[in-house]
Amino acid sequence: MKLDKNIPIYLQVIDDLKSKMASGEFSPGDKLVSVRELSIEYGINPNTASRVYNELEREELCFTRRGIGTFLSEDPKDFARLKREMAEEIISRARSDLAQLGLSREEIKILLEEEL
Amino acid sequence: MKLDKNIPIYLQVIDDLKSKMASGEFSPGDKLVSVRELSIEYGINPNTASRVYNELEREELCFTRRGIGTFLSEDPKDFARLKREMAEEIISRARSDLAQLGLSREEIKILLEEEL
Amino acid sequence: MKLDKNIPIYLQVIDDLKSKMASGEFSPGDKLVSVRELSIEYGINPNTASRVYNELEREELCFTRRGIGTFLSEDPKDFARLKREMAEEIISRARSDLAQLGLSREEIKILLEEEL
Amino acid sequence: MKLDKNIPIYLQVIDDLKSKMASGEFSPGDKLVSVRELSIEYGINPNTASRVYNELEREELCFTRRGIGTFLSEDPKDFARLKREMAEEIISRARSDLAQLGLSREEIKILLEEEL
DNA sequence: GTGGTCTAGACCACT
DNA sequence: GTGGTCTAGACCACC
Repeated sequence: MKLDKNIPIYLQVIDDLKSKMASGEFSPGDKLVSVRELSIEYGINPNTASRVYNELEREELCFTRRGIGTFLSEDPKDFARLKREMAEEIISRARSDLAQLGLSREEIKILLEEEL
Repeated sequence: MKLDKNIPIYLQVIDDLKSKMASGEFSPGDKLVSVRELSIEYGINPNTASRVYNELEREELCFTRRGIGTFLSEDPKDFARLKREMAEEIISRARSDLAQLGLSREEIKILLEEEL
Repeated sequence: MKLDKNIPIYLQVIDDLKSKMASGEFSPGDKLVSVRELSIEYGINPNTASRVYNELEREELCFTRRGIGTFLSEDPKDFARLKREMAEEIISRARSDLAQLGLSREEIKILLEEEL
Repeated sequence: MKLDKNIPIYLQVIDDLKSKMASGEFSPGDKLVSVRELSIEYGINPNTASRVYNELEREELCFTRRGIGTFLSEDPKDFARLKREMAEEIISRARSDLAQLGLSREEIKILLEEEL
């Protein structure tokens, strides 16, 4: 068993921004705060903040216009896709955790359907 | 948003042992490894290892016999209770995460059905 | 016959604090001295002092606010419960000691009722 | 508050022997084990064992016949007195402890009645 | 051998 | 400043 696997800060911030997209707190086309502002908001290094936007861009969830700023994808489908992916991961994780408890596939199925 | 959240080692080890109890890897009445062995197994200090067993004992999941060793509860009900509690926590967490994504019950239901 | 029986320091300090709660020297909601001060007051290690507060918290006789301090329970019922428990233990111990002297249950009953 | 007041071994042994006298386990005139045997029985130093008998003799609870051994007082009154004294001390201690808790006579009375 | 207690001293997160 | 955690190493009582 591994102790303490520290999740990298940039991944944590990415996850936070994704949550805001999926939950509707952010909308397609929204302008994101500058890298500098982001670094201050989260109390992280500007390089780390920059990495956050780079990563999001790689996933086609945002794009950058030199000299203007960073903007969220303008396509609502990207938001829908993200939401769906995150939901699937939550469910998948719950299923896996329950399986590790020794619950059968059938038990897990029933439990999730009743409780979620 | 809060970053990181370093989970104390002793809680991580506790969780690991609990998983082994819930999943059936451990059985009621099993003798646990000695405090010193546990500390070596997980690469932690004997004091920390001792704390692990103390906390488990506080939750009535194990008991100790001075000079002999530490043993898991002999009552299967304690195991059943643990399993139930852990399952509930998994469900609770998933439900909370999904709610934060803004998914309706209907959407969740559909997702679950699709995954089958 | 067993000799001595070294009572752990942390239990002795706990007992001292409990006495102060039960006797009214402490009041519900009172702020307790810091872990470090307690360690100095009793000439014990900060870790041991910390254990004292932890145990008291486990018994719901106090609670802690991170970065602020440790406070006695704000519910007078907890104090009343403690007082009652301590009184019962005193009586129980006296009864047991008298029984060991060879006094009958009836003799003990009369003696306690007349003398206490 | 004082920590850890270690009760001297010889006092503990004396108390043990007195208990046996008061409870009837020992009878007036009984021959006590030799100093050497006593030291072995309790795992203590022969000098300490000797001190035990000296102290008991000082309280006129036993006497020594050179070359023969140590014997308990032959007068039942001494036993009765001891029993009374020990009972009184138990009562006195309980009363003092209860007083320190701030219990009124009325509260004590109620407690005693409840325990029956 | 076992667990229980204690000290010394360090680092952390939170206010 | 607060309490929480962790390590290192010691001594004890029990079996």
